[in-house]
Amino acid sequence: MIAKQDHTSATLRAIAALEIIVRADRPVSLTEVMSEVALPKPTVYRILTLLEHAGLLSREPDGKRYTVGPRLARFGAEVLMNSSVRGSRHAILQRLVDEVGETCNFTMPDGSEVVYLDRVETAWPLRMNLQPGSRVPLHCTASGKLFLAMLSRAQRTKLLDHLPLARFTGNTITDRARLEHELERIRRVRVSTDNEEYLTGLVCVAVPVLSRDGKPCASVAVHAPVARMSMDKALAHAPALRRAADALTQTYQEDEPAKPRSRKSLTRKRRP
Amino acid sequence: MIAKQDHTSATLRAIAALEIIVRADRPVSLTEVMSEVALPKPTVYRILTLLEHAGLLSREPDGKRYTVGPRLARFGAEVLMNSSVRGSRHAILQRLVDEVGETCNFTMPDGSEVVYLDRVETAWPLRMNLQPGSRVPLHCTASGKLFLAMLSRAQRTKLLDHLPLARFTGNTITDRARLEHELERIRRVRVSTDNEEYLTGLVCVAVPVLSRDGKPCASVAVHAPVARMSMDKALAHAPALRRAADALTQTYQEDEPAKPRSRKSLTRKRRP
DNA sequence: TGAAGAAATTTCAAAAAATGAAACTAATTA
DNA sequence: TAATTAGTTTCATTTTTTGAAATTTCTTCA
Repeated sequence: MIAKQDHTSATLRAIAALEIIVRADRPVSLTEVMSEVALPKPTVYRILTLLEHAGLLSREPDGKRYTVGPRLARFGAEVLMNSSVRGSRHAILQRLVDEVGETCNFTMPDGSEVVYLDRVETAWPLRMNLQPGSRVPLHCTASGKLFLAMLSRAQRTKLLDHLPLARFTGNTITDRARLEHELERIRRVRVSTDNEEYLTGLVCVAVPVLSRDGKPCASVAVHAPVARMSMDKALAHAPALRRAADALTQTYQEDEPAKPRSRKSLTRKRRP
Repeated sequence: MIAKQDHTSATLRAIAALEIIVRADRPVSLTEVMSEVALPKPTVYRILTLLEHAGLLSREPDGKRYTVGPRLARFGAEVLMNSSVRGSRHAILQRLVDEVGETCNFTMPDGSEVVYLDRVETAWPLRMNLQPGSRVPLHCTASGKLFLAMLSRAQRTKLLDHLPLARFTGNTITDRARLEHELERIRRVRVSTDNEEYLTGLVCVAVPVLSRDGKPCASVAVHAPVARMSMDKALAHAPALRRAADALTQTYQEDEPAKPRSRKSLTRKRRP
């Protein structure tokens, strides 16, 4: 997975280590990173210590495993908000907006919130100021509920256990059981909705964007005042949203083609 | 603009350059990066060339300017996709802030400093410059003193022997004996305070977060201007802090259900 | 509990890489 | 076209980085 050329400079070795840690779906130990980058232990140790001290990595409280640190988390969000990264996806969003005639946006989960990465507005007079970079709650937005629905049961439970289900409107789902029920529905239908749950008078429909390997990682959504777009009308846009989502999937870089010959496989068998 | 500590190694210099480019809302020239990182031109040139060659940066087709490359874009997305653990911790902090109504943060000791892992601010117009990832001293902050207090006598002595007890405000404890006495008190009460010892006008109360096996490993703290929150009022939040601390303990990885034979891999299978 | 084993950390001399002054070239501007 | 600025290369020097081995710390299991 890590090509030889990545090992040519200290800097690229460090970045390779970051990539490994970021790709892991759990905190990683020194030894694990070591076997992935195929470098001597002291070398990896120093790289990780350096990155930790720089705030890019953090250690889990067990004092051993490494995870994304605050500075890296911030950096990641900044990368996605960068105009040139937005650029590659902006056209797709623009085309979607042309088609459905309402404001659309592209979001990702970040921490316990949803972050707007891009949005294209219609010419309609709109008073919402959700600029790229702004954040909204998970439990009362179409994309937020979508992300919650797509999480594994364990992760979802962990998150919901501590998520304050604050009320924003009369429609906000503040009851845990009801929310779980709603998420179940969303998971089944693969379309998420926000029926004036965050802002009164605003409805929203979101569908998942899958990465190349099929994992849901982002969402495209359309939203508009109910006065202009009933929920039914909004739902009718789902196919268009899905087409855009598929197009967005294509913007995710393909895996490197070169497969190193005999490195211990990184893939994990799915847990039952 | 970029702190000196970022300039201590080639790797961190490169990452500082990446941060600059990512934060710019347009492609950046060599000269611009150069003036931001305050390094000689050839050095910056080589850093950028290296990163470009690694696919992390790209150059504008026409000009010489650098922008986010495909590998970096992918990396950014992976960072955000990794956010599930961070998410539940952030949610806990968010809920705590909702309850106590003041800025709270989550810290860990790192060497002879305290590092901010996460923080949730109140809507109050208090603008403190403590981003997640920043560091503060041990001897004059609530969490710092907490960590010192929880250390074994031997470790504490070793650390204190080398810790310059710099004065930050009139209340900073700069006398070793007095500090030891204060730590003794903290150890007894299991609540640490900062009574304007680091920043004038700012009080802070911290409680320990225990790991699964009961060892103190992190801290949650609330802080606010004295004008808004007296020390007594701050101390009244201790029970809420403790509840949050307990919840944080739950986010730590459960002891692995010992699986000694097969090596655990880090990433999910890409194409089943 | 304690001993064996594994993982993490430190040490240190050798090797490699990064550095920056200066020179050079390409592009831009006056 | 000259003057100016930005980008690139060279090269001797300095500074990191490196990794084998030793040491310490943590885990596991008898």
